[in-house]
Amino acid sequence: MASMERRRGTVRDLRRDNRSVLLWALYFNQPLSRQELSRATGLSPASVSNVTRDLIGEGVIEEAGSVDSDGGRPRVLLRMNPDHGYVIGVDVGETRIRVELFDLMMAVRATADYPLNPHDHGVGEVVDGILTGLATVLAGSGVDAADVLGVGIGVPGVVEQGAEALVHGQTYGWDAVPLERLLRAGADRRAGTPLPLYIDNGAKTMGQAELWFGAGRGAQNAVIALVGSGVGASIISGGSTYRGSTSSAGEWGHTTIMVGGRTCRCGASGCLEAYVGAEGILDRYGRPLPGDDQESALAALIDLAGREQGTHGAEAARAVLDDTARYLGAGIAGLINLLNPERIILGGWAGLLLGERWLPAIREAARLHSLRQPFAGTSIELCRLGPDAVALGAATLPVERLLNGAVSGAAGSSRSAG
Amino acid sequence: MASMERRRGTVRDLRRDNRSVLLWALYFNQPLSRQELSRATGLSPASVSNVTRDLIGEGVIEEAGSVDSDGGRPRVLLRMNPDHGYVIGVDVGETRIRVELFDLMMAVRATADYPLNPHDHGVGEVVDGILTGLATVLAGSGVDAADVLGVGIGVPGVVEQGAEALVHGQTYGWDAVPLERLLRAGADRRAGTPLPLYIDNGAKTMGQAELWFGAGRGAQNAVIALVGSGVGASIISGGSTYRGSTSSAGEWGHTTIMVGGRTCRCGASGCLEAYVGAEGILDRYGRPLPGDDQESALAALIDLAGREQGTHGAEAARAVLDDTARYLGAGIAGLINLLNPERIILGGWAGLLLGERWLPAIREAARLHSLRQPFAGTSIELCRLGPDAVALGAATLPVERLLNGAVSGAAGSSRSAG
DNA sequence: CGCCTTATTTCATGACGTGATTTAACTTCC
DNA sequence: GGAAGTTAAATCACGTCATGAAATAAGGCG
Repeated sequence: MASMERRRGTVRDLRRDNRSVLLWALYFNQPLSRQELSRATGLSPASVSNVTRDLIGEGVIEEAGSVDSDGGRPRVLLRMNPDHGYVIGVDVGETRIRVELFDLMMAVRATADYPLNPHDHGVGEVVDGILTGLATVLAGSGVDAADVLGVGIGVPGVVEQGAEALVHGQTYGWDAVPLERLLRAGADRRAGTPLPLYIDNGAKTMGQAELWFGAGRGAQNAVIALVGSGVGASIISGGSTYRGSTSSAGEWGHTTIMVGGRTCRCGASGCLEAYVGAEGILDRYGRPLPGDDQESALAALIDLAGREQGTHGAEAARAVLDDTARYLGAGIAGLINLLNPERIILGGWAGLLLGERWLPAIREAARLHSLRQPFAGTSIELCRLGPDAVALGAATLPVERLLNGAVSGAAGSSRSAG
Repeated sequence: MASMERRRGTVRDLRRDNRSVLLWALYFNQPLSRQELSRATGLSPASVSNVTRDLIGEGVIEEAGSVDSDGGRPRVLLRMNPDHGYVIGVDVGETRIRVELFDLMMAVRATADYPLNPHDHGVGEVVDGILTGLATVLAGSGVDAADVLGVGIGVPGVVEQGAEALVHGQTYGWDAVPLERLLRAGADRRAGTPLPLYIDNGAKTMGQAELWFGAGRGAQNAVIALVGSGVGASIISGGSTYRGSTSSAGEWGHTTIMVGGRTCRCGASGCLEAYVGAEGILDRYGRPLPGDDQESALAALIDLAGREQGTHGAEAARAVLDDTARYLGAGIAGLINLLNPERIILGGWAGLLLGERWLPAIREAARLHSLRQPFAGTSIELCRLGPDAVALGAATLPVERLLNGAVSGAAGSSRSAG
């Protein structure tokens, strides 16, 4: 349900395209006057006038008061109509499902959370959690389901787009799960959902969130590198997410960085993930650490590395983390050499923990392992969005569709002609 | 001079785009009747009629006799007019410069070769060689310079596109060489050229040749992996060459596959190139081999590995080459995981030598180091074009421009209206 | 209150793609 | 050999579009 290339060739498609560039310009730079839109899009003022008249008529955008006036007629500002429709983002994480309902400008209207057993990613449980979450956020926000443009779902693992989305989670036992069909069919006594679904890999949706609202704003070519328990990436090419031929692109964690090295949970040896994934880091340290989960254990390790010389384990912790920075830098260098991005954005909970103090070391390692010219053109930064970015990014998927010219969604918007 | 994005927004741009899709369809499937073109492009028969009338008037395409007829009016076949213009491809290699002049359908009309001192890539020598070559192929083919659409030049090293192309050859001492400006200015007593220039990395031009005419035909997402003395790649995304933000994308050889491993000529350690580049292979074998150059030495090594057990050095040769296949497979697996291409095409002289007998081993290593789902959707094959592919691919650059709708080039083509 | 300045809309024009309709160019059958 | 049949291509009339020019709107300034 996510893709559906439209024809480009008739004079009508042209209008749709122009509508689309205008909407994108407005979405990311609002509010804007018609005149500014004309400059931003390259469209003539006359065309901007025509297109905006339509869009206002459909309720997609609205006027937002006039401003300024150095002698002439004041500019009338335009902005998206945040209530033209709503979108829902779902983050299927390793420990919980999070569902959030946003308006068009991504202001949160309602949220819902469901814990998951981290050792048993039961498909039924996930489907049930999502469906329950959808009902909850709709009820909690008072939004009519008919006004929901779509539901974006970020899942761990590879998502194979096709007639219906299939989810492959090689590292935790999901094999070609027809999540879309299951959500349509419903679980137990809970009915399936008729809402448009957009299922994608969680790293990709998170990357899109950073691209739209975080450290990636405005980038044409970038890579969002995510380090958590697993390691993944979202490749941005030409300003949008690159998916490859079966939409599994971005599986960066299983790049071989040490032939014949540590065994990875994917079964191969020497994967980047086996060295810089949280589990790999903790395992390389090898001694007990306080904390129940990986997150607190890694935090403890980092804390330990910051202690003064002589503290038991501090040296070893430093060595492990220094090595981690080297491995990660080498991995990032590979991305720089191969993809020549203008920006590398490091994120994921482990990546952020690590980046706080090791970012310079990571940058230096990346420099050493990359070619001068591409490295010089790349900045390496940290993600700027919090842990809700996966759901946020997932929710941008239906918004993207709207901006690209979907004939205004399920929303019951008034339409006037002439 | 190579890039110049054109506006898309007016009804005229629409025509240019439709012209373009029609030309692409015809170029790769000619001859085609108008009716078939309509099906291939999705344009209405009426539009095909209109567009082809223009194109025939401009001399870009021509009718090529009617064929068939099971009862009705016979289809009139259309094809490119191979003489509507000519293109020149230049291959600046490590040991020679090769210049070739083609017609629009890439039939060779003239060639010229100039040896280079492999240990001294003097810029002046290269500029002089190219300019001499241009004059030679023009004279040799009898083609008027005014009918040349452009000159594509494939160079080793990173090409930075900008106001004028700069060439960076980190591994052999070219640092931001303004090749374009030098070719305009001329060398010694040879005048500069006024022809449109398209300078690009040789691996990319070779990749484009394979994409258009070799093992990559029809691929939307592919990687052409080139292994010679150096190791590079050409990334195909959405059916065309991916260049990244400063057009250096595809530098695959300096991906780290063994942190802390062998030192590479780029200065870093553990690069793929240090293991699977010809020099790396020979060095890892470490014993003397017959042959004056790397090419014959590698051939000798491969031959040795094929000898029966007990032959002096055969075991060691096999071990080195088996390892090479493993390294290369791991590197290819990284491409598969990260980019999810539908095809990996292995080429370069060393890659082809190796691929002849080790392709199954390389495939197996790639399988072991990649994730199931993306690996299953990727085929790994060998390049199909010969050593002239760099020049051929370079020459496709101006053709690409023509197909994309450049208003018929420098060619003095007749134009008729009505 | 009239003039100036700037933003937006309206208008007339020229292009374009397309479905329907003609015309063109063969084959086949009587 | 001529009429009917069949398929390909061209033409036509129409609706849509973007646009420059001109008109209109909306405020400031003297």
